Amino acid sequence: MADTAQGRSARKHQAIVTAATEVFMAKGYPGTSMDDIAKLAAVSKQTVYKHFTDKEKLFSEVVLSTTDRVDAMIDLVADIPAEADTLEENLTRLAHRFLSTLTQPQVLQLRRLIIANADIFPELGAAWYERGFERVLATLATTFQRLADRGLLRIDDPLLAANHFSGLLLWIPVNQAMFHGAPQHTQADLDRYATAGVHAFLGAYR
Amino acid sequence: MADTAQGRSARKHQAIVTAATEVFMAKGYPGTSMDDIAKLAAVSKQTVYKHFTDKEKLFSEVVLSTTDRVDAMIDLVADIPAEADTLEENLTRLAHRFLSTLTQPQVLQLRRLIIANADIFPELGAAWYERGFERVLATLATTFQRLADRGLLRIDDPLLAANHFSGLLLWIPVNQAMFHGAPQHTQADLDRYATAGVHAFLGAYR
DNA sequence: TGGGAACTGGACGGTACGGTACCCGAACAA
DNA sequence: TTGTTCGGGTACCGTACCGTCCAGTTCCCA
Repeated sequence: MADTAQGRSARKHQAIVTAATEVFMAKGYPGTSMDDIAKLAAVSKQTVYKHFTDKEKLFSEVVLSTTDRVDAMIDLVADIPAEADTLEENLTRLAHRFLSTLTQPQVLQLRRLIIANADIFPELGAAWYERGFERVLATLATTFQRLADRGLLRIDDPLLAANHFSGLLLWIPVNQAMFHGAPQHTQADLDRYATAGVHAFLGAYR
Repeated sequence: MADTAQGRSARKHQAIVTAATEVFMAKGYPGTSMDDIAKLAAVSKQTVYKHFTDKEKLFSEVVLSTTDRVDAMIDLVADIPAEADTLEENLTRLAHRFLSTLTQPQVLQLRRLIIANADIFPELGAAWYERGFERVLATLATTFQRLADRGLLRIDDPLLAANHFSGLLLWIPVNQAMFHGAPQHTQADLDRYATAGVHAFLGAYR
């Protein structure tokens, strides 16, 4: 395990972040007590406060520590084979992965957690949005621009097109999950959203 | 005033709901104390508990009392002049009103309030979504179906098309507002989203 | 192996909140 | 005037939680 390669302090630090992530996700910011976190991390509360000055700081750390996972997402949208024949097929494949990644319960739960506390931590929500979703959108925009340069798409504003793409795909399932507290869609639903969304997108931008 | 026409009890009831709405919107469910509400309503806490058994019940009442305001929204999307020449113009006009209504700070704040507590009150979030947005979408779907019957649009699944329409328009500003805790867009932004969204929609469905 | 930093467990102060009990004063009847 | 009822406000109770303190222990590393 990587644990053994670190010092004790680093290990505790990681245990706290992991435990805090789990509890915050499950019970929300106000519903989570520092005692809960300490207990789950198998650590004394004192230690928690040694690593993080207070609850707010710990929450920020937890939220921002999730933004590095978007790199995989960025790789996903960084390129699309530029073949006219299979454009719809390639886009649909991309849409499937896009959807299945962003509709994972964990992702949606994190999203709800941040939105729920955006009034108390507005800069945190903004930071997460920038470092997370906006980076993906920007990458997707350059990919679309490249396709437009090769004459496969007709695009004025690539970033707007990227937003339209994601909106067509995600609006329905994300909305439902936000209001119901948990994902409501089946795999078949996602398939439908993917194909229909890509179809609409190509109608608009090809 | 209508107040005087009601009994004192009904007046107090209304005062409590009004005050509770304001405080819940501003400070969220956990951040709001029953004392806050009683104070703002100029009523004793005892009276609050006489009208509502507990805090949860009061919250439900407050949230569900907002769903009747969607009737105006439904009227808005219930019909579109079916003239081929001005279809884009008519849709754009609809889109403008659609956007300016649903991006009002109050509406977005309410949305955030419900999402934030959807894990504690899942049935409440679901109920609000059904009685609110889904009714609007259903109406919009029948409107689209009518346009399709007259050959102005080419639509397989009207409800999906209505979702695409709203997704194209709302995805960007709603997302931003959710994560920033307050609306971020200017009127010019909304105009852009409206025209671009309608343009994309017509590209996909005409 | 020894010294020192990091950790433990518990207790505690201060505070805020949900919900309840009790008291007070007004209105009304006799 | 006296008695009674009823609604509203204040004080209160129990609880939960954040953050701190302290005395004793464990673990890392030189």
